[in-house]
Amino acid sequence: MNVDMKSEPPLVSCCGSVAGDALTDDQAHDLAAALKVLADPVRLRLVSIIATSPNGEVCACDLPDSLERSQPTVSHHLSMLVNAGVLEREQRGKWAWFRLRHERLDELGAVLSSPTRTTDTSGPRP
Amino acid sequence: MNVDMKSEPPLVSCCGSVAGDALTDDQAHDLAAALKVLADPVRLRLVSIIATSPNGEVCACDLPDSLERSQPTVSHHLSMLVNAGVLEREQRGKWAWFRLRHERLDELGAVLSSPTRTTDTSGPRP
DNA sequence: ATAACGTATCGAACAGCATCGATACAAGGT
DNA sequence: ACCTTGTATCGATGCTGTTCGATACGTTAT
Repeated sequence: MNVDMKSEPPLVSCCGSVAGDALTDDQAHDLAAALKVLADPVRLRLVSIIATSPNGEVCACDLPDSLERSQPTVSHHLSMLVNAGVLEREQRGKWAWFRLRHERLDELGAVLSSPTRTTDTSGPRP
Repeated sequence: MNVDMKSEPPLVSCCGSVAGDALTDDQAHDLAAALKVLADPVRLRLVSIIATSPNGEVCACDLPDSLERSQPTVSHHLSMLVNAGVLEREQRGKWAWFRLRHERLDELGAVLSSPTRTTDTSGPRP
């Protein structure tokens, strides 16, 4: 089994981010799994292509060419992103269209940015 | 060769984020490499431990216990994070202390959150 | 100098993952 | 019904990365 990850798991219980109280093993695993999906050149380009698309959506049929990857490979990456909650899939007749799920991307981005404001308020001291 | 990545590469040329004009192959590779460093349970817990530490810093000597990993493994993860620009290393006598580099974490988090505000202004249509 | 301790590097073992060809499934058109 | 075209699954392969024991390097104390 490969691409499962039953839809998006609650990153860090609810809204813990990397700060709060130090991640548990499970929390760290879930978060890492979510980030791992985005930490791939092809998948990043995929997200980028959709983000910069005029309609905010793309047909899967155009992607093998755009990404210079085989159709099975593109299909694999797409389902990884869908399972991670980053992409939304809609079947229109014969074609599959994909859109970004901005909430999810924001959620993931926030988890990285938040630990910034944890301690550190002025400076260590002179 | 393993942990090199000459310090932090300019994520996406300068400040492109995932939006802007669709990532090039090279940009996607750099970004993916940076995210891959954070997309690991042990390294996320590491960052989290430092983030929630009272002084905002930790001694490497405590980490093998906290993370339940061998000393070589912890050392490996630490240098990955340092090379990625996420951690700052300071040698104090016999011990090595580590701190977060918040700018870098923000930078990485922002790259994920930005594509959110790209197209999509109202809605596709009813 | 020598011993003791913290940290980094080396080498090897093992698991995970991206990738593709072949093939199965699905939807429309003829 | 059949063919055509778009998409998903399967199986195999090669690469990457995590992990640890052993060992080398550095710093401090005796």
